[in-house]
Parts: sequence; structure tokens; C-alpha cells
Amino acid sequence: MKPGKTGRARSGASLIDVAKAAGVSTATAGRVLGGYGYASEPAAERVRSAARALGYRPNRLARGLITGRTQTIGVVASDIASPFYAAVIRGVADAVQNRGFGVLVTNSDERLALEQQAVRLLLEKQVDGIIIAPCDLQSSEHLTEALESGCPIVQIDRAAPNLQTDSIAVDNVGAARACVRCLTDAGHRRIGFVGEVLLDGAVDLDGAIRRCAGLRPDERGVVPSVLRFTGYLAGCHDAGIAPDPNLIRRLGVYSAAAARAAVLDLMTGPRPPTALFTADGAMSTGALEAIGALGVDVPGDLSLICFDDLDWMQFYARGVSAASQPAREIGALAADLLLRRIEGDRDPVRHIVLPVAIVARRSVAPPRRARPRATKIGAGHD
Amino acid sequence: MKPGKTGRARSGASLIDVAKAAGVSTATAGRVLGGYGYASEPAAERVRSAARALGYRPNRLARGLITGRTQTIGVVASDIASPFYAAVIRGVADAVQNRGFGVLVTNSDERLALEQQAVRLLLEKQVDGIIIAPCDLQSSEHLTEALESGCPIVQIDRAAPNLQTDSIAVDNVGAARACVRCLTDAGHRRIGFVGEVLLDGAVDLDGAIRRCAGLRPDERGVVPSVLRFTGYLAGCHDAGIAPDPNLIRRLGVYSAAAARAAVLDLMTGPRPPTALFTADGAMSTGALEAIGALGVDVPGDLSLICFDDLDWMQFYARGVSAASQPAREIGALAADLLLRRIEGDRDPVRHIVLPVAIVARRSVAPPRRARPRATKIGAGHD
DNA sequence: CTGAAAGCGCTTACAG
DNA sequence: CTGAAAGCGCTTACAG
Repeated sequence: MKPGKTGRARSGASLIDVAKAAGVSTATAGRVLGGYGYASEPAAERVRSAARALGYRPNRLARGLITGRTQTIGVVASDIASPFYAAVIRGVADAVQNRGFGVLVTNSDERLALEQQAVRLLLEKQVDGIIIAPCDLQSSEHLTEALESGCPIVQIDRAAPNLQTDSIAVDNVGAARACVRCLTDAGHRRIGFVGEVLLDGAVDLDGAIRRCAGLRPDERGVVPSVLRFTGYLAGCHDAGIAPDPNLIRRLGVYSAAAARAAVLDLMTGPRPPTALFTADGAMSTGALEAIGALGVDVPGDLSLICFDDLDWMQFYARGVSAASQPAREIGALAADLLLRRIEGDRDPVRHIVLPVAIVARRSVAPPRRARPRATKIGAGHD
Repeated sequence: MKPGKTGRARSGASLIDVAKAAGVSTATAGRVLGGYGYASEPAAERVRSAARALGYRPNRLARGLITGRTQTIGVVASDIASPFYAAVIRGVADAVQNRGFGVLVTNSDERLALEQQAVRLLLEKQVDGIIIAPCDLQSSEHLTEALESGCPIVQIDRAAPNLQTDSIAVDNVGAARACVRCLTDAGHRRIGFVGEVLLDGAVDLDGAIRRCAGLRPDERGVVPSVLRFTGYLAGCHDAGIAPDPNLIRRLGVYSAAAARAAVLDLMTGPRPPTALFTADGAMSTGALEAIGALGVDVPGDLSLICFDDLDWMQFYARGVSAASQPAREIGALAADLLLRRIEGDRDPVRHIVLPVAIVARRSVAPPRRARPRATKIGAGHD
């Protein structure tokens, strides 16, 4: 009844108890119950029924201590409450659960210190591998260390370039380019851009444009929002549109509030865009809030395509087009890759780039003709 | 380089190595690094620097095997990809992470067999406690067993009545009642209801109404949708409205498609409701799809309040009112309760009932006067 | 304050 | 096919 003096709380029958009851050695009982090694049918049957009678439940901790395998994989997400990561984790869980694996989840909130702490916890818990969206593409010593200690890693959403691991990301450049194409095909020429696009060494817009124009689709070591900005530039270029600095907002932070302010500013300025492309979940949320606050019609005064780490439902409901990542698939693929590595696969690392579906709603339609604002020429004020 | 012959993959320095390097016993090294027991400062310092030099990382498996504590808690959700459970798990993770705990997540998809499998996995992995949304309020032998083996449990969202555990749920009856009140206050009298409301032994509506009318707010052993139906009935009663069977749709399944069909049927019938209350996430999604397909305006031809296991963003975007659960808080509270039990708290079980916020958007406004459909009396056809 | 010894529950070679 | 023994990496009483 009371916990033993060693402090362990739960008891239950151990393999020793089962072996004793079945009249065999623990080795034999282990072989039967663990499904490894041989045992004669009569012995096996005695062991099984003893296990059943005692309500035996294997202790995976003990097994893990010996085999060096815990059958647990760790996931480090920015925020598991975000629809994107929630779906990724679901994909991971589905892929591994029928193989007897567990999934240990942690959040980094895009902060390196938290990520390092999370990785340490996972390693101390002896996970067999880690799936991570690294929050810093340069500082990855903690991940190198994990790798060197034999813990395989799969990077998702982004990939540190100097980390020799498999990775899975969507085709950010291609998807953003396709989004812009939707807009230009519909006749838009003034297409606003709102994104984080944090670039060290390129604070000015011209520098950013020069730098991003050279990026290739599969470029690793580059954060998604920069790749999407690259796609935006490419899309404009495709349509023979020169990037207009007044229509581009690089916020430098991943903040819905900042995006809201930026879109309000864009839309109430002298020559507002007729269409808008938002590069991230937070940007998209901010943009939706702004156009709500402005009472702007979508479609109508504005066409909008959101690149989305959030739930496409909100865009769907709003009648807005969105580019949406196949999150579950990313999770499932990441888990597959990881399990393969855990099983000892030594193939060269793979970098998978997934296509992104664009869920076109009504908002790509060209804008309604704006209400004539100053019919009386020279009215000068309102 | 190569894995040892025992099959364990990862090596790294063990406590033995650290002790050897520091010139002390493993007992002393363990006391220093584990933070238990005494050690002289010089010895401690030698141990710490040896640990640092060797890159020592404690193996929590080994510790767990002895202490009987893994510092891991398990969560069994219906679907971690749903915004509700994703947020719950985030709340759990936040509450436990700074205490060095990990969170192991599993999905039941509301299927008993999967839930049992998930619980077994968690127990074999020796979690210190389980947070679960039980999918079957009657068949809970597997949970009783867990409890008896010393694994504390906290139930969320619903609670099996015969399970002596802490539980956390929202005030389903009160929230639904308040939703209806929003509608009746705005002048609605014909308020439709769409929910799962699966009741054995009450297949007919009259039976269901009689049975639900007697439920009290804190009733356990009753699934949320039934409690919300109860709240709906109470809200109607408050306003002196007799429940109209033609406006009530008990689907018996948790299906957006079924809800969509039900709402289409309701709205295209002879006397459509002027307002609608949906009792679940899937119902809400289906209803939104239906009114989208019908081109019904919200507000306008219809007022709508959704009870929500999904993301309130979609309602917000649609201009719809929603009752939303404080998911993160539920997770955080569940984790707190569980940690307390893990630490040996023997207080009587607590059943926490949380209030639900109603996010009122435009849809509670009374409906616009319907476009006169048959101005020419006797027109007879369209 | 410190160390030798036992042991958590299991798996793994290794003899028989 | 089976068992005795060793051991995974740590913590726990218990002597000193």
C-alpha cells in the first residue's frame, strides 16, 4: 500500500514476479514478453498467463536503459498552440504511434535560450531523435552537439545551413511567386508586401532587394519570410513590375500589431495598393484586423492573399485567398525521415521541398473601381 | 565510434566517468550533480568542473528507474491538432516546463480503443500523471487501473462520474444559457439548435428535453453537448419560449457535414429560425459552411452564436458571436492540480467549473427585415 | 562530509 | 530452448 522506502511510488508486478509465478528465469520471461529470443510454447504460455494474472506492465524505462532506445521522439516547436505546429505534431504522432513511439513536445517561442533548454531536456530524457524548427539559423552548437552524441535530427520549416541533417520545408519562394502571379493575372499592378524579412547587413530596402533577388528556391539558412519576400520580388519581376518601396513593409518583428499598423498606414496613404500579400501568420492576422478596422471590402477596395502559418479557416471564412502549408504532411514526413535515421540509415541527408497549395477565394478578383474621390477637380479638401 | 555491443547507441560521459575524473565516489558525484545530499565545497567544485569538461549529461531514465519519478506527464487529447487541445497542451507545457517536466502527447480521436492504447503507452513509459479528456464516460476501467497503480489523473472537458479524480470543465450549461440569452435579449424568439446530443435511452425529443431539463450545471458524467443542450433549454425557458421541435437538430454524430445538412434543412424549411445556436466545434463549422452556401447574411437573415472547440478567429472574421473556452487556462490548471497530486497531495478531489467568455460580434443584432418574398399574394411559385 | 554496496527492472551475451 | 550472471546509469540507505 505505502510506497516503498526507496521513494518509488508505483509498484505493480515486475518481470521477476512474472518469472517466479511462471517458474522460469527472468531471461525467459523477458524473451517471451519482450518478443525477442526463443522460448518453448509451454513455457511461453505459462509466462503469458502469469503476466496476465499479475497485470504485468513492462517498464520501458528499464528497457530503454539497456537498449539505449526509449522509443520516444522529441519535437521542438515555436508554439504548439499555433495551428501550423499543432498540425505538424499531429502528423508526427500519427506516423509514429503504431510503432510504439511516444512524442515529447516543447516550445521555443522562437527564443534561443528556451530552445537550448528544450533540447537539453529532450536529450536528458534520452529521446531517440528530435524534430525541430530551429529559431536561430546561425547558433546551432547545441544541435551539433546532439547530433554528435548520436541523436538524429530533422529540421522543419527552416534549416540551419551548417547542420548536416535532413530537412523539410515548403517551397517558400515558389509559393510566394505564385501568389503574386494570381494577383498580377487578375490585373493588379500595385501589390503591397508585409513581412518580417529580418536581414542583417541589409537594412535599406535596395540592399534587401538586391540580396533577395539572388536567392534560389532551395536556399537553406534563410528564414521563410525572406524567401517569401524573394518570391514576391520574383513575382513582380515576372509581370514586369518594378518593386515600389512605398508598397513594401519589412517589419523586422513577427508581430500582428505591427502588421496591423503597417497595413493601416499603407491603406490610408496617398496611393494605397490595390492588392496585398502578407508573408507570415502574424502579418496575415494583423492585415485582417486592419482591413476590418478600415471597413475595407475584400474583395472590393482590396485584394488579399495571405501566406499562412495559421488556420486557413479564417481566410476561407473571410473570403480571402491563402497559401497554406501542408502541416500534417510535414510532420509525417519528418517523422518518417527521423525513424529511418534512428534505425541506422546512413544515406546522405535529404532536403525536401514541398509545394504549397494556394486556396483561392474571391479576393484575387480585380478591385472594384474605387468610389470617385475627387470628381470635382480642384476641390482640394474633403 | 561504433555503438557498443549492447546495442546502446549514444554514449557520452556517465556519472562514473565524472566521479573517476574528480577523484570521488559516484555517490558523491551524484549528490553534487543531482542536487541532493551533502558535499564539501572543494569536492563539489572538482565534480562540477569534471562534469563540465566531460560534457556530462544526466540520464533521466536511470534516475527515473530508481526514484520512480520520470518528471513526465502524459496528455490524452481527442486531437491535438484542434485549436482547443493545442491550446490546452500549451497551457500544460507552460505550467510544467520550468519544473523540469516533459509532456508526452497522444490522440484518442474519441475512440475508446485508441484511448486505452494511449494510456497503456503512457503507463509503460512511467509518466508521473495523466491529463485526459476521456472519450467514454462509462468505460473507464483502464483509468481506474491507472489510478490504482498510483498514477494520478486529471480529467478535462468532461469527467467520468465514477472516477475519483480532479476534473476541469467549463460551465457548459451556464454558457449555453447565456448565449441564448444574448439572442432573446436581441428580440429573437425562434432560435435553432444544432448539436451532437447523443443520449442513450432518450431517442425522442420529448424524452431528451425532459431528461436534459433536470440537469444541473455541475453535472458530471454528461458529455458537453448534452449540457449545452440543457443550457439551450434553460435559456429558452428563461425567456418564456417553449422549445420548438422543428428548430432542434440532435445529430447524434460529431460531424460538420451532418451539421451543414441540418442547417441547410433548417434554413430552407417553411419557417426558418431567425437565430441559431451551435453546440460544438464541428457543428459550428458545418453551420458556417451552410450559411456560406446559402448566401445568408450574418447578421441579416440570421443571427448566429457558435459554441466553439475551434479557433474563435474564424467566428471573429465572419462577424459571428462565439462562446469560447479558456483552453490555455484549462491546461495550466490541470497541470497544477496534477503536479500537486504527484507531490502527494491527498486532499479530496476537486471539480473545477470555469466560466466561458462570450465574444459578442455583430451577429446577435436582431435580423434585418426579410426581403418580402411574396409581395404578390397568391403568386404561388417563383 | 564521504564511500562501498545494493538495487531500480529490465536485456544481453554466454554457457549449458 | 533455458538460466545464472553481469550490467545499463543512476540513487539510496548505511556505515564510517
